[in-house]
Amino acid sequence: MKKIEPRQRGRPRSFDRDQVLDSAITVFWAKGYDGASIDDLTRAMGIARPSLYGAFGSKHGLFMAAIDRYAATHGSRAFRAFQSEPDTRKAVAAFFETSILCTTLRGKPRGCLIANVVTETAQHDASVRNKLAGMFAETDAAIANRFRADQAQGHLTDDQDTESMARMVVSVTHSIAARARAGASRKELSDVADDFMSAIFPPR
Amino acid sequence: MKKIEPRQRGRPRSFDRDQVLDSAITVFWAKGYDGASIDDLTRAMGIARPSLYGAFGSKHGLFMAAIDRYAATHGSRAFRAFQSEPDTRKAVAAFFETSILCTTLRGKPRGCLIANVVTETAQHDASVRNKLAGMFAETDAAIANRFRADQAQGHLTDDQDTESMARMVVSVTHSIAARARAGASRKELSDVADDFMSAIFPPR
DNA sequence: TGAATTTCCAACCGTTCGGTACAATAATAC
DNA sequence: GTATTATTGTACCGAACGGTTGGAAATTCA
Repeated sequence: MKKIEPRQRGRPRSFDRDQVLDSAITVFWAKGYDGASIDDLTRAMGIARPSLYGAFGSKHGLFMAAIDRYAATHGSRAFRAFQSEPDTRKAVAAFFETSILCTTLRGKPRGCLIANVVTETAQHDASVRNKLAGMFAETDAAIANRFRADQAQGHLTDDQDTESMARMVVSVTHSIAARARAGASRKELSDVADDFMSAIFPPR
Repeated sequence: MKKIEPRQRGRPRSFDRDQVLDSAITVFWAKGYDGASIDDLTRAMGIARPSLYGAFGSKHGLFMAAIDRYAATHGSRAFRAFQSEPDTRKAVAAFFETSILCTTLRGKPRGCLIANVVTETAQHDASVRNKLAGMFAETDAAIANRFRADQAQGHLTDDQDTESMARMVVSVTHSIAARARAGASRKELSDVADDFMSAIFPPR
């Protein structure tokens, strides 16, 4: 059953979906879901209201699409840095460093869209709550898996609790996101990360 | 210059300020600032709109009053538990335990009003931002002071970095608040707290 | 070239928002 | 009792909200 892809008919879209989505992300990130009005969004995205509704269906649909794109770009950067570093300790350090970078990008809102905005809308929106739970569980499990594999290869000692370590690593990013939003500097965030690097990987 | 307190004239207020404030706190806590409409608030508080505006001036004024009362009641419980426990390690454990309790109260919204709601409104409201910064700085300093005093009395060794410890303790509560809001159980939060108790106070 | 299809733009829809005007009510001051 | 002061409930205000309509514009298919 080959799905035939007919050539697109009608007037072509004058904007790039991912590009306007990036603009929408910034608005939601800065103002929250309720705080971002359709006018705010269309102004930032550079498109008119019916184009927004044509492409995303509703404000809620746009928000869900923005979450997905945020997770696929900014949100996963720290985790990708973590995965691509072979040494366990350095991987965690890279995870923290990248989290700090992503929550303090110049020209972008402070903190993390997921931690700061999505968790609020999740309170009274089941579809957002489900998506959020899925993302959290994925990250937790992936980090714990990495630690387990490191332990199997002898890079972590058997007495180290990999699940506990994974929980702590994720927890540190919660504080980084919270502090970043409250206005902490990169230096302050690095201090926090260093504190926990020493605590989680105590010098022998 | 004794301030003369004239007896109250005119029709007396039919509601207790702190009592209706507690109801307002719950609404803001659950729905956020933007998400809480005046109708939501007056319905929960059991008063009419003009009474709200008479007593608090505006939605913003009500929110500021709610923050103050939250900080004076729920928000400071964990810190009070921390201060009233003489043993350093037990004080931190009590701090975490009480944080977990306060962010998972039955019949109340999950998480912490300050961490979850105030930090968002602080983004685009200078008066809230200032209040928030003051509260954060107070807590950080008070915890670090306590550790310094403990160290001076020999309850902490000189090689322990009291500032770093204070930062970590506060950071853990950030994660507790974030996880609680995302729906974590008390057991899960206790696990996180235990992880960090072991990491911050390593068994000798 | 003309029919079909899709997007784009201006204007508009009903609803809900935060906030108020006004008159009735309930207390104190004289 | 009468004047004064403050709170109460109803009803309303303009503005902003999320979302839609209808026709002009731009493209493909025939």
